[in-house]
Amino acid sequence: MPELPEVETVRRGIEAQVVGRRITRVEVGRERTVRRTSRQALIDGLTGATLTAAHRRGKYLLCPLDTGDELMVHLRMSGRLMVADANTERPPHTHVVLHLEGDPRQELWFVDPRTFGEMVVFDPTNIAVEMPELARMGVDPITDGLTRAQLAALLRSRHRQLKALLLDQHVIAGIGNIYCDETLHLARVRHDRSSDSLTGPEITRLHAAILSVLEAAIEAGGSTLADTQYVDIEGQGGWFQVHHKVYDRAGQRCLTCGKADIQRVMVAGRSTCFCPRCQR
DNA sequence: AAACAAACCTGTGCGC
DNA sequence: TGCGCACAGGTTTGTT
Repeated sequence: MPELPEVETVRRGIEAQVVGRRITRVEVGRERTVRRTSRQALIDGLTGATLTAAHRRGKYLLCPLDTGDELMVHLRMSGRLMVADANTERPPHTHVVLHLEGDPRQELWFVDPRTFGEMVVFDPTNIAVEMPELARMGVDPITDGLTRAQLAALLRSRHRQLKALLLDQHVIAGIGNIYCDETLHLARVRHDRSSDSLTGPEITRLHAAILSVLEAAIEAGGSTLADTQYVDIEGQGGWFQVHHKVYDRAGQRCLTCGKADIQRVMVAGRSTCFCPRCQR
């Protein structure tokens, strides 16, 4: 579910509501959520600790602790982080609960029906061994800043379907299926173009589209789809979905040209929506 | 190197 | 109403 804008919205919520509050107790239900280490490792790593900051790289949430360790959270497809008053009824699939110091007493919940998400406390001085994928992560368009020249180099040094490249977290980190399709539409480029075939003007449009789609989606608090699965840390949905031009609009008239219908095909194993008239 | 399928899980929506 | 199947915001692994 969550892509860069949704994770960024969650990060801001963690920064505002959780950073600086000591964790007094930790509960871990499903061990699968902490599979990288163990239930006991997460409990030992977080009990008595305080998050000192909340960072994001791609879809990874990274929170340094006052112990010197670092907390990593990845929401994958269906993960959610929520802050709620203690003694509130927890939703189904609440796998981890962090009890936070303060008045009123509150809890941070990790809720994840499909259990693809994970939480882990790791030692940042040993990052290459404990979190190897972080070292291999591509440039984050927002956190790192992505220049047009950088993008041009990434595109031209490979011969890959554009959509597959944009979704590859080792190349560019943070774009998922929704924002990929929306970005390609705004840039007026087809998903099945080869990355090294883009002209200068097309690269310029793609670069601008990546940044403007992600920034607008962050501004809107992300996208909450019909299943209302994605919500921010206070349980509020985002509203960028009202600006979707192609995602989940197969068969409907294109909002940009008003003349063609949005088509849906499978690309790189993902459903892909595009306008055959606007995108070339 | 790149494309593709399958795997990891659970829930929902659709056609019959 | 009930059943079975396809599919879902992500990522890794293994195979062509």
